[in-house]
Amino acid sequence: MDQRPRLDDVAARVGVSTASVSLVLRGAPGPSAETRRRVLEAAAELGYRADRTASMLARRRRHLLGVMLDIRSPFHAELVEEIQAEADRIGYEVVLSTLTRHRDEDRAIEALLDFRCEAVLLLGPDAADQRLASLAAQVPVVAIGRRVATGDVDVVRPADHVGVAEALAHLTGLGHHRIAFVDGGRGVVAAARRRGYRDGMRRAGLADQIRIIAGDHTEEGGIRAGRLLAASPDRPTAVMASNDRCAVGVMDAFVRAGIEVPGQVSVVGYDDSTLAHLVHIDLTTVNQDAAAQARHAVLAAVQRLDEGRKQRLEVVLNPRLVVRGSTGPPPRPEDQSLGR
Amino acid sequence: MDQRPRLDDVAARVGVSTASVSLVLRGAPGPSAETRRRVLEAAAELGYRADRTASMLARRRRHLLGVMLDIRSPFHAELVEEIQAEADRIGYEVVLSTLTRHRDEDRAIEALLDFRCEAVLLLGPDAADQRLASLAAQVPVVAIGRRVATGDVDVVRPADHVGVAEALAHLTGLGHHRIAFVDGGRGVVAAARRRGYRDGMRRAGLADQIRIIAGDHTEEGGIRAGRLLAASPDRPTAVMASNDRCAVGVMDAFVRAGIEVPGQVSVVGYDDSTLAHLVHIDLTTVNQDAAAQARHAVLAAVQRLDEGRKQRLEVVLNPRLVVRGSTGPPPRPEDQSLGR
DNA sequence: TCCGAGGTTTAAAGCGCTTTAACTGCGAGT
DNA sequence: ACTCGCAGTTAAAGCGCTTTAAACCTCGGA
Repeated sequence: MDQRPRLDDVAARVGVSTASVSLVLRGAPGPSAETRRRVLEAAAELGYRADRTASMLARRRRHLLGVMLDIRSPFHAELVEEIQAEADRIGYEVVLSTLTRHRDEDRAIEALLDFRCEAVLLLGPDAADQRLASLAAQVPVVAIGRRVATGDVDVVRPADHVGVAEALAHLTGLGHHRIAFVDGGRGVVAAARRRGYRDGMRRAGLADQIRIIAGDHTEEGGIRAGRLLAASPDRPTAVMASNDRCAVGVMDAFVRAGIEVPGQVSVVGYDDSTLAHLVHIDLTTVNQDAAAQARHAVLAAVQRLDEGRKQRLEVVLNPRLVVRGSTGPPPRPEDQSLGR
Repeated sequence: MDQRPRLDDVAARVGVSTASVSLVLRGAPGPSAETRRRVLEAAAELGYRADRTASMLARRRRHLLGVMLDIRSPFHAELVEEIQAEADRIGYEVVLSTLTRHRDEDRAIEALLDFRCEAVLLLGPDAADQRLASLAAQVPVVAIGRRVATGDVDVVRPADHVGVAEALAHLTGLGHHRIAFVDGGRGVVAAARRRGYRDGMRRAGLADQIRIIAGDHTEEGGIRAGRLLAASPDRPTAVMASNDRCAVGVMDAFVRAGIEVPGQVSVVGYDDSTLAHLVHIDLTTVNQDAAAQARHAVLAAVQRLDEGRKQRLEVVLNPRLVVRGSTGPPPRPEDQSLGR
């Protein structure tokens, strides 16, 4: 009674072998129409559902994709949602493994490996290229959101420099020159954006205005940076943050300090997370098209698994700037002192 | 080369049977110290890692907890983090199954069942009690965050009426009478809070002031409700929202309408999500102690699995009000018209 | 009537691990 | 000397499914 029906049970009820039942249930060719009908009927009556664990073991193929994510990230949430949808569509199962305070990337990835995923998708991994490369030697790896220089790691990432450049162009177009950047910390993704900022400023002829404030990808980090900037004597007229959460923190600090956004300072984020574009933040930010990234990533994995692709794949998607209410022209000089 | 080492490989290398290796690797009693050492050494050299799929199949026990969640919910993220930590601690593995736009509760739960989880933890499930009860007949079920009346379903939930009551007491203590409630939609959790509001108002002698505005658990829902309230001729002096995201939306709508929070309207949320207490929202809200809920839930599952508990368990945790900056005394009558 | 082709069905060998009962020495007890 | 007990070790039987090779069964053609 506490046992779920097994293949045997279905087979016995129909009076055929387990092999036939297995064939029918997976829609494999072989069994006759009549057999199919009866098996399907019996299976339905018994409420039979295959034991994935056993199937996975028996089948060489497991049709399992592992996804490493940070469950606290709204952007990852979006990606996962799309990955699930795409995987469902093509008949793959997804197993999620999240980072937590007590569970670092290595642990999270090991968990996926222990499940014998056929491929792993890593959302914004921070591991060294070297580490990813050696992982890729064991199992197909798709890194999402960052560049990976060495090894056989597939990559799906937005062109961070393009996103940052567009944002900068938007700001300079509005008349800003003193544009600071709030850093995203030591992560690889953060590094790409920082770099994009540096390059973009140089290209815009604003090399002497480059100013990078320490921060991280959380609201706290943004708040700290925002406080610093708010108190700074030569406050920038615009601030670009390494992601939305950070940008929200920056805005928070500004508003509390009595500095109006975008009246006195413009703020730009990165990610276009649901979080940011709803709250009264109304943040100008860079959209990365989670759905497209997810589709490409799943596709990359499946190409390796089902189509035997061997060469490395790198998909670079162009992000696009979404202009909202947190940016505007810089204040006229006399206005600017108001906030001090 | 592309094959991971198996138990056989380790056994062969040491010159013992696979049984011994298995025993050693799981720390089971039996093998001698000498054997242990050599096996461990060989396993390390080969980089051996057990195949969970195979172990799960072979072992009657799988030590697997399934968790159904909505990956978009920050509160669920917190719970999952704590559940992971707790499970790690006691040697259980966790498999996550998320709701998405194209994947409802039934699908998400089926996925967990297919993995043959030993027990499932459901975060804020919306399924009917009946449905949960029949699920519980197959596998131990712990519902987190809501009440379940029938069936053998364990429940870990905050005392919603207490949370709401405390919030109401806080508001009436400040002098509010016209306290509206923005509803959380059709979910079961939302229903509990709505009910808590009704009861609380009655008990406070404010039955005639009961006012429930349609909404849901997202910022959008809050914004819609907020707009309605902002435009209302008899605007309440305080608004309690069904969760933080909703509260944030309400505040957003107010602020955009030029109504100050808490100057003209006080707003209270529910969840104390990281989201809310960082952003310049600075929301007064009800904290549900995710860590405690997670611990109790895991414990409940483990008691069923390892200690043979049979009777139903219901843990009701007292939430506590966290007073922040979004609440204050109601405006004096002459001030109030200012915002109209 | 016999044979082979083709369409169905199935026996049986795994998949990689766990677990139990049985087995092996070996020193202690009688 | 002989049994007994015990620590250590292992053979072997699964776990529930997939898969392959072989068996089986018409049925038409020679």
